[in-house]
Amino acid sequence: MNAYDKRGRGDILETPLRHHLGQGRLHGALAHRLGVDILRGVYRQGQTLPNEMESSSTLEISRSAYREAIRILAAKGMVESRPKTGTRVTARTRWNILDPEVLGWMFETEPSEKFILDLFELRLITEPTAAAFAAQRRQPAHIEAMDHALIVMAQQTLATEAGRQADLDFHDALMQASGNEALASLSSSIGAAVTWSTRYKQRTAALDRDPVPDHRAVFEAIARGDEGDARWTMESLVRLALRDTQRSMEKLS
Amino acid sequence: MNAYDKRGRGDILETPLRHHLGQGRLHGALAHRLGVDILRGVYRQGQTLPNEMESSSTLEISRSAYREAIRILAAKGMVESRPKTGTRVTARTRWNILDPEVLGWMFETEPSEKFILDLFELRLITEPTAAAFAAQRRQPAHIEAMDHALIVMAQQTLATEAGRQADLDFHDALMQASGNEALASLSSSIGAAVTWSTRYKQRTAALDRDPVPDHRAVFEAIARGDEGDARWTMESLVRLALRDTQRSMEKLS
DNA sequence: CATCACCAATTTGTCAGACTATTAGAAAGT
DNA sequence: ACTTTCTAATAGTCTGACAAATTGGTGATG
Repeated sequence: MNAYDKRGRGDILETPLRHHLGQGRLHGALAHRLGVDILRGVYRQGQTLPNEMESSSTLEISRSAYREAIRILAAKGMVESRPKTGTRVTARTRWNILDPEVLGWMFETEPSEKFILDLFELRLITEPTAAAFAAQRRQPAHIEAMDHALIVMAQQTLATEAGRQADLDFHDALMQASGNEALASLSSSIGAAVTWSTRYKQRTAALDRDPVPDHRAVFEAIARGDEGDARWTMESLVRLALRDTQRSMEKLS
Repeated sequence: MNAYDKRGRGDILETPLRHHLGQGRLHGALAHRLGVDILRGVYRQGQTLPNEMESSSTLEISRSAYREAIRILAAKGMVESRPKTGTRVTARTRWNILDPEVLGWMFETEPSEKFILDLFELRLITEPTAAAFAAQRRQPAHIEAMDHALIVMAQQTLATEAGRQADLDFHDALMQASGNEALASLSSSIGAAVTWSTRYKQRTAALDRDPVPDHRAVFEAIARGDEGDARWTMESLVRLALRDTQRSMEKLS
């Protein structure tokens, strides 16, 4: 019997997986779920997952879908498959935690404060220099993108989805403007930290500093090509964000 | 007929893919090949690949193997599949070029000088600070790993595979010692830049500076917990490596 | 004429079941 | 004690079928 038949005829009994992550592709949903479980420590380093036959029958999905999910995880360095041995979780140091999707999974459940601070340190290291590079190498399209993002930020504030997206867009445009492809690809990782910190701040609702002036200062330094000022204003922007986030974390704990 | 039968009975006719990348898993080999082709620009941004039926029959592999290869590429942000539309190459800015595997594919064919310089800029931004952090946070295991790597480097020199590996091990141990998980996961990217620069230097054979003293200086600063000195020695190490690499590139062009 | 609802075709997504390749671990031989 | 050979378990591959999703057109309808 083909399992599609069941659904095609309007079945009521949906498996947990299909129900919980009904939207999207099945292999993607499964990769998501397994990824989160690994990050949470449900499956530990070196541990081997149930074999394909067992897993697919337990989850009530086909072996192919299961295998495609495993390929995704393997591509992100989280698992490793070998005949006879099975599929095992690799050492944590080999996981591509800066992969945008992995970061998303990480934030699915509340990440450790340590990790959030790690991400802020990364911002503190990379973003000021990226801003300095941007001041030297920015192009009209970048300027325009940043300018537009700032306008949206001012109109929408961080309370709306569009406003938060504009914040991300600003940082993304800045990283692109740095003219360094390797640096720019860290943009999504930076973005994760930004998203998380704003979420924290919103929850405590204590410190609602208007973010626009800080951002505008960075923007203007870059626009006029002032390398030193771009670095400095960006550094202080990140430091302020870090301090606010730390305070919010203290309040919540 | 089952294609495995052909091979099982000792066939002589191997398909190009199987022949060229005979070792390893088929899906991995195909992902490798497609990945390299995308990075080289054989398939451009926005371009759609031939559909699954056509591709798998052209390459003489099963649809499943082909699909698993595509899942790998998709996991690295390089392609995107949708029903009816097909599988298309995503915008370059969305590729995870810092993914170790992708970096490997990048170096499969000679990468652009621009990209190598980008990687060095990334090193210059991250490694000195990582060294400074390591000076504060290093643990006995890290010290030992770095010490051991240095000993091997001194014995083997960069002419041997073991020596080059020790160089990578040193930088990896250092990044781990930084105590920042996000930073540490950049280790493999850094490693790629290191590998590439030594390859350049070896080809020109012009400047064979002994790398051990530089590395030892960094090591000792970290071992005694001297944050400022760790940062400084590491910065000058990277600057020297960059200068040598640039000179080598000039000679070759 | 414009707009909206519906239909058809294309492509990926999923399924099922069979067979092969690989390899870790056990067993046998030296 | 060491090496070789076997065995069994597991991922890897293949095939062919059908389902779902999406695009783009086509026709009904205002």
